[in-house]
Amino acid sequence: MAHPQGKTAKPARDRILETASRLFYQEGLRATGIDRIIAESGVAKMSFYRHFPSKTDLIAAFLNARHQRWMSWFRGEVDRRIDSEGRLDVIAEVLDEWFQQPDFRGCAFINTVAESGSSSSREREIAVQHKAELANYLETVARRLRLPEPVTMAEDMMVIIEGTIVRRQMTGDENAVDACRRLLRLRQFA
Amino acid sequence: MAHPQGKTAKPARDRILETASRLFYQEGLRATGIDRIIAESGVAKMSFYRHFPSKTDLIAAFLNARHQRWMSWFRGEVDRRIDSEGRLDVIAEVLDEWFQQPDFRGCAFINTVAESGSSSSREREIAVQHKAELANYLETVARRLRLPEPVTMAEDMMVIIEGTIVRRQMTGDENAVDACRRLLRLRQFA
DNA sequence: ATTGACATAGACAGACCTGTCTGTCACGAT
DNA sequence: ATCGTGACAGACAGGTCTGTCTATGTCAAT
Repeated sequence: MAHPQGKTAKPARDRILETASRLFYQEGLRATGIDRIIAESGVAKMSFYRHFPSKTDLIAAFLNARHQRWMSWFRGEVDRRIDSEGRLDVIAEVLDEWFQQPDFRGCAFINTVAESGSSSSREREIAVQHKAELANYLETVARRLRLPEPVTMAEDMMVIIEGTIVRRQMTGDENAVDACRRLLRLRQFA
Repeated sequence: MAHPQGKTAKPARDRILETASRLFYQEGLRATGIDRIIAESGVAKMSFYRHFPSKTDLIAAFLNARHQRWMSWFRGEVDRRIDSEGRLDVIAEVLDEWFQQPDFRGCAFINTVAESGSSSSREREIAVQHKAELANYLETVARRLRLPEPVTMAEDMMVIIEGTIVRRQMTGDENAVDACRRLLRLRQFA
């Protein structure tokens, strides 16, 4: 049987992207070789290169997909709580939910930039764009709550959020999110 | 002439470590090959492997050296200003000095953890240890200023500092340090 | 039934990676 | 003067990386 997946299996492209997403996030971009992605997604090499002309293209697809997924999840969770509570520190609870996932290994976009060298690259630009969109969303949240200087507020929130993510990734500390909650509360009601 | 460096040149080990420090920080650990370090430090391959039995050992030596250098620089700068000013936000000025360096590419230890996979590694442990020492120092600063709950204060400062570093690395924004200053001031005098 | 689109399996090239090995040279101490 | 030490230069092995190529198999539409 040349098709061990059968005719009802997921399309090859989806299997590749799922495997790549898992490995890229878990092990890093450079540490993950094409061969392993091909082997674990059960696909032929030529099928891979038909869907993704190069590893760079696969990385870009991974980052774009993750951006979409993560942003809509985050917005959904925050939107759901922010209006009833009216407090910015619900963001700490949302982050905590994320941190609880057993495969949590920090922010894929921070990790991407950390892994990229000093020269500019496509990955880097996608990561920077992701952070810009996040900051932009936080600004709309600040506006919705009628907070003064929403742009400045969003910038401060970005520092708090990214700091919390990195801190949690490095220390694995269960209550890294407490500092986040304190700071957000302080910033809103100072 | 087999010794183009002459008899007064720096020892081979120092040249290796200097070159490695530059390349590891600038390009990343995985992206930097042994061959390039050997070529750019003008050393023979066997000389390299005499001083550093493996690439892992060189990475550990780089991280340890950087930890020493950075920590003593940071402590010196902060200590010099904190007592006369009595305000935590002098840390923002110290960070800003660091950010001004043209080769700034974030925190080497954050980058190391971001590059390391999910499995534990020697590099990872050194990086975590570095952050623990930094948090510990910040706690002593808080105590010196007679601030309440110095441990909690240090934890909050870590979130602010790491967030600022990452933010500056990703956006290159000149006034990333403004948010840092605001948050530190707020946290101290809230 | 034949063709075309798409999948698999796997060999292969060429680059790069870490680490080992041989051989040569300079220099200081005995 | 010889010998040990450390540095140099560079070949080499064995593995991994990305990307190309050939050969084969399956299935749907014509």
